Amino acid sequence: MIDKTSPMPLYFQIEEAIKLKIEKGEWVSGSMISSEREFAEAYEVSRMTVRQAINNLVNDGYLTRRKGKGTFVSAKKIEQKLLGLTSFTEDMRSRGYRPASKLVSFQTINANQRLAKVLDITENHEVYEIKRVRLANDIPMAIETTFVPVDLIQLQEDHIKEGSLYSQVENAGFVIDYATQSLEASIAREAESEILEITKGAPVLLIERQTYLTTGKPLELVHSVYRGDRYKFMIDMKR
Amino acid sequence: MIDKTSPMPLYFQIEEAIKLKIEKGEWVSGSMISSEREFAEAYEVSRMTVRQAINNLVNDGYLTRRKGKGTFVSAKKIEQKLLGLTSFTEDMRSRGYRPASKLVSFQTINANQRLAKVLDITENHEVYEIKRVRLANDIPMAIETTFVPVDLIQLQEDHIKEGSLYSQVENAGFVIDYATQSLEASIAREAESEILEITKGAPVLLIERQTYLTTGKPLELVHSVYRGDRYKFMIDMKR
DNA sequence: TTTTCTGACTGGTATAGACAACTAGTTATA
DNA sequence: TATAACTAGTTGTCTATACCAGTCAGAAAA
Repeated sequence: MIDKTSPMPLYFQIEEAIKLKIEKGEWVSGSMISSEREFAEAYEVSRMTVRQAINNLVNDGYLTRRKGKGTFVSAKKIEQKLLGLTSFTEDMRSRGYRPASKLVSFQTINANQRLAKVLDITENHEVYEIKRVRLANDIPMAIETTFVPVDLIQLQEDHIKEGSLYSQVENAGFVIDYATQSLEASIAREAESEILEITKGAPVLLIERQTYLTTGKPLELVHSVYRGDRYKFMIDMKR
Repeated sequence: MIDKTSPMPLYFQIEEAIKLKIEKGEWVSGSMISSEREFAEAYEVSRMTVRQAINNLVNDGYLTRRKGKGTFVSAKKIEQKLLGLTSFTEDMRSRGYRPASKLVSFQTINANQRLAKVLDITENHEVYEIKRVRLANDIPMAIETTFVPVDLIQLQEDHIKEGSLYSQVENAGFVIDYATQSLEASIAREAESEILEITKGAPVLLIERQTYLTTGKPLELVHSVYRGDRYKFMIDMKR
């Protein structure tokens, strides 16, 4: 499986071998892979060489290390990006804006009919409602509301910051399986128009995402309203 | 500068020390930093420990390695993201779409008045005009037109692919200094509406970016037209 | 003068080993 | 029974060394 006479670096060959097993589904999300010493022995290379291969896969998001426990197959890359602030933050940054997020409210509410159906819970079941405003250069760009069933994971207000929902999900031993997303144009309602500082009825982009765990249970419903109105501003990105 | 008794890992301390010098501007973009062996001697650590620090900074985009030459301070992160397909590709991927790009045309044209002014060249001076369609799940999402002065850098049609403009700029020894960007809502003209498969007069988002080199010379003008019309589709991201 | 070679530099790959820090289960102890 | 100590396993950090593979300038040869 590993060709020591090949011009390809050993760590690269090991990397490809591991990646293949993940992509073919032989090693599923959340499962532990062999320890570094086991790989080293199996491939007859040093542990540092195995570490280099694993490091690259960790950087690429294929694997996750846990000190004292082992190395685990990550949830699929795209699913990681879907969670937390990552997508908005990276999106805005890549466009040259300074992204920020402001927590508007954090509370538990009783699920209405639609929420109950989407999250696969009974009506009036408690869910967290996390409402954030996303800013780009201090200008409100979007309202994002996340709904998570209360009995699925314990959340606290001061833990709701960048990336922490996903890490809390991971620490609780849950693994994201897949997500569905919808996107459409709409018009701003009054409450939204106030927060986004646009007139009522102005065009907005509406994005909704549902995320599911490997257990089949829905994890969250994320509802985002992006302002789609006319605006123009110049930014200087001199260092 | 490096505290061997600190509980902080040595490679992390070295990492922070290098990062600080870059951020304070002591080491400017494009300049070479000390060699790995020099660092090892200066900090009295092994070369592998220095490599670990540098590796992390390379992964974070602070440094660039060139075999046989040395390690160099990268252009500022945000400026890297501005170039090539990166921003569109990452943006779309983070939203769960499959991004793609199609080269529509590649030619040299004579600069009109506005182009000449923006690119700081004389009127009728030759510029490359690179026109691409950006697709998400095979649906046209945007038209991107890039203008680069011909005498600044030599481009060939088959080299125009992901990220290659930036790497060609870097290889030619140029360093991006800063960029300005404007964003506004507009309506589709006929030619655009055909490519984007929308009706003429439909709302579009217009983004324009100007990128400048450390020499003060403008590198490029990028003109993007994003479709802003009503659309909705569902995507499944099961692995 | 031009070409070729050589040597000294750079980062890239790989080894073998050591000890630290953490996790989880088992065993000994109060 | 409850707690503490031990133990075997994991990844994390670090060393010292070796050789490979590009790059480039200057010396040697043509």
